[in-house]
Amino acid sequence: MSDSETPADGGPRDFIRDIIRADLAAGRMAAPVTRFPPEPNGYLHIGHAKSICLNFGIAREFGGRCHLRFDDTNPVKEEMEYINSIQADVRWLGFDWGEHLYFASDYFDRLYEWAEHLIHAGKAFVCDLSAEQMREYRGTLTEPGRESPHRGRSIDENLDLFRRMRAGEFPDGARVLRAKIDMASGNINMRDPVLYRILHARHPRTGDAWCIYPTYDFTHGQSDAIEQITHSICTLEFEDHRPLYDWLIENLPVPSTPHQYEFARLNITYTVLSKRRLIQLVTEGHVKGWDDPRLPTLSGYRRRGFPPAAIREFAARIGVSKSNATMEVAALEACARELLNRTALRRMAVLRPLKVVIENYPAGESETLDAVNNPEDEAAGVRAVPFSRELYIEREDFMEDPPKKFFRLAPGREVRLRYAYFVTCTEVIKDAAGQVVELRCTYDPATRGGNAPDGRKVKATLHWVSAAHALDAEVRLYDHLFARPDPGADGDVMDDLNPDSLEVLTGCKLEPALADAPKDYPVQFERLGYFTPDPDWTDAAPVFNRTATLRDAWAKAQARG
RNA sequence: UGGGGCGUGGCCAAGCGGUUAAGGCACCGGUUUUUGGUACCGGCAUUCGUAGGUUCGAAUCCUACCGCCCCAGCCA
Repeated sequence: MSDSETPADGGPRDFIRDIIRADLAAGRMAAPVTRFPPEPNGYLHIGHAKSICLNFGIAREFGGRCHLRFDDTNPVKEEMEYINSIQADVRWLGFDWGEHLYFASDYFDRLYEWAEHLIHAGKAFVCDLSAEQMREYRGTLTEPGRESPHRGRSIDENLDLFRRMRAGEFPDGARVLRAKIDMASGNINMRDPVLYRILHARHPRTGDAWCIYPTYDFTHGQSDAIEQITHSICTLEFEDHRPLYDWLIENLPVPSTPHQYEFARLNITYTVLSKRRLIQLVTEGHVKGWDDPRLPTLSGYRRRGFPPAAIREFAARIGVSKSNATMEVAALEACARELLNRTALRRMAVLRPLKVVIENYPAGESETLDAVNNPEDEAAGVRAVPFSRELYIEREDFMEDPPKKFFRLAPGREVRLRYAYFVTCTEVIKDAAGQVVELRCTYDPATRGGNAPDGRKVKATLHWVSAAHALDAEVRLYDHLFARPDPGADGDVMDDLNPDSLEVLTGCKLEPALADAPKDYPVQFERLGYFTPDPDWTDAAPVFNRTATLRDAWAKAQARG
């Protein structure tokens, strides 16, 4: 390794990793220390996954470490349920914080001391202005603010008032502690920002120990300093806060000097990624819960059958930059398909069954045929699939009057039943309403396994399930939760909900090998897509979720017309 | 009208004064194929928001302009 090289030279490149390489080369630290700092007020979503992969990824690549730190400074919004789900989701994603699990609330004592330190230094004061008054005094984006009438209080008076705030002598909102910086700053965050507010609320971890709580700004940088974080990576909207972050680090006797860097948050088409919106979708019942497979939450992706490695791969592909970016969902789905193609066992399932009777196959008899479990992985082996006189095929694999490009079954046409036989449609049976209810076919016994000894070819191979051996199942098909790529772009986001985002199919026919599929194992239903068992599964009623469809050239051609 | 950012193909994104302007997704062909899947091959920016300037040479440097995003919570 030459001296211009640093660890992880072969790894991902982005402007943050470049900064770390430069810092390492300059000897500013031995190894980077990062942190993922969620507020426990909701479930983690794929936007968080981008940050998790960045922070934990950097630690892994450069031989540093990454802390999991809960930013729990607002007890009115935070809950234990979220603290637990967040840890489970980070682990599921594949990352480990080791011993480094922290809570900003663990630092409340030190934060309080630092607040008094600022008061002693004449750099903070207790302000009695109401929230509305403070808004007036703050000025606007283009006009400077005015100084609070309480800004000139003596150090002793400030100390006394602040201690009484802590002692619970005042009601919520009566007073706040503010930094004394610059009411004329163009950066509104520097106009004497609030450091502490009175909140008589029970905290999920500290209980009733406190009735004043530090704000995000007064907590984050100092927590970073306490934990010796070297690179505090956050999203773009905090860029404006960096001067305040630095001001606090400079004016407090903190044990280290962390620096903040900002990157663009993730956006995805047909998706909404704001906590506020996700909470609304859940609480208003537009989805079934935080783990609804239509949600971009990590628990939603898990239930839908997305492998965590697919999400990591997605994070790696999208990169890290400072430009506002909206990824197409297709890119995420491509990551899932790529991984699942290599790993998912192939099975046959008929979602919308059409009965087929093989007229020249003996009634009451059956046989077993070998089917490959995964053509991408020979070690996955083969399984036995039963075949008999009565079968089901997919309704859309038959057309009575097919257009020229339709290769599947039609009257008089021969196709292959995968791993079984060539069959020819001899008769179409309809009900009184004219609906096709059954097909009569003949099979060629010489084509057993799917090849014709005389070398003749067929243009299509269909999946099928033997009627007598089939398992009935429920299959849930998911589509984008929102009907337009940019939900809410003109109007209420909720108006853009896709009414067809969930389609529940019952009476689906599965090949018997699916009965003992491990409950969390992804499978590919041949020619249809990737599916995974849902927790609602019971032995009496198997339930599968569709993770992703297969690419479908035929569907694409049809859509094109 | 203040402050902070960002503008490279449909969507991301490399590029850091001299390369034919990486790569992925998407799209369009074609080959293989017992999944209209996969894999493989090929195509897809004479141009980097615009206009000037510096330079032998600019996506990269300078100037001006244009467009987009964020900030006026005692949320994070």
